[in-house]
Amino acid sequence: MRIGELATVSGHPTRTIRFYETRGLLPEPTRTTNGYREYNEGDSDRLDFIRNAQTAGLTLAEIASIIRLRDDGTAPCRHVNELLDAKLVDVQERIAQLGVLRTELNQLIRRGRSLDPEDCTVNDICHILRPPDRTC
Amino acid sequence: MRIGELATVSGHPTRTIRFYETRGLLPEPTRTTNGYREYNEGDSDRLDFIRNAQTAGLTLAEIASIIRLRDDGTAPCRHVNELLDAKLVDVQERIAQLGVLRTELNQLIRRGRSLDPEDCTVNDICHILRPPDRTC
DNA sequence: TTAAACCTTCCCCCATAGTGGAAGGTCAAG
DNA sequence: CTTGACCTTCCACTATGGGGGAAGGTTTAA
Repeated sequence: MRIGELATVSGHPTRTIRFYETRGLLPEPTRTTNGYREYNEGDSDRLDFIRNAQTAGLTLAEIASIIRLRDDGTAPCRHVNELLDAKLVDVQERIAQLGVLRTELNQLIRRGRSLDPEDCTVNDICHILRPPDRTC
Repeated sequence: MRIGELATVSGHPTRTIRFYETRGLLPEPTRTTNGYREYNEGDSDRLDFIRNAQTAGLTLAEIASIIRLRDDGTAPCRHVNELLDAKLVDVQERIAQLGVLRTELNQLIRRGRSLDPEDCTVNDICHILRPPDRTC
C-alpha cells in the first residue's frame, strides 16, 4: 500500500509518517519503480505501537530506542520496564511540582482579592506579584 | 550601570537581559556614547518582578502583557487576576492529566512484571505496550 | 488529453526560554 | 602597545512533535 492508504488506515497524516521515518520509528520502506513508498500491514501495526507508546507518555526518541532493540533482535521488555519506571518517577515529580505551583497560585489569587488596585504603584508593576512568599 | 553589573545584581546572565529586551520585558535602555546599554535601579526591580512572575508559572509573553499595561498607565491588577485564575485552571488540568498518566503507567508496570519476555514477539515490538487498556 | 489527486524532496515555520559562538568595537591597567 | 575584560550585533542551535508550502513527477478517471 502507498503512503496515503497507510495514512488512512493508521490515522496519521502522511507528513507524520515520513517524519517518523526520519526519526527511525519506521524503517525505510521499499520503493516502487517510480519512487513511491510501499508499505504493508506490519507498518500499520508499528504505527499503532507508536501511538500506544505515546499514550504511555514515552517520547518519540524513547520509542525509537525500543524499536531499535527489537530490530537488533533483542526483546526490548527489560528496556521498556526501565523506561516506564523512569517515566513514572518523572510524572510523580511533575505532579509534585505542579502541586506546589497550585498552592502558590491559590495564595496569590487570595492575595489579589484582598489588595486594592488603587494601591498598586508604578514601581511594583503589580503588587499582587511581589515576594516569593517566604512562608514555604 | 552597564549590563554586566545589572547581570551581577539581578542574577540574570547578560544574554538573558538582552533577550528580555527583545521580548518587551525590559524597555530599550538609553545608550552611552559608545553604544553601551545604561541601566538603573528600576531595571533591577523589573527583573525581580519578572522572576517572581515566572515563579507563579506565568510565561514571558504573559509577563510582557502585564508590563505593557503598566507602561500604558493602566494598573494591571485586573489582568493579573485573570491570568492567575486561568493559570490555576491550567495547572489543575495538567495535574489531572498527569494523574491519569500515572495510573496508566502503574498498570503498565504491573503488567510488565507479569509478562514473560520470552513471550514477546517481533510483531508486537514489545507486548507490554499493547492495547490502550479499555478498562478506563 | 487533461485535470484532479496522488506522490517526491526540500527547506522553513510554530512555541518556549533561553544558550553558544563569531566577528568586531572599547576601555583600563600594566 | 598590548592584553584582558568588557561591550555590540547577528545568526544558529537546543528539545518536542510535527505543520506549511513550493516545485516537480505520476497516475487515474473522465
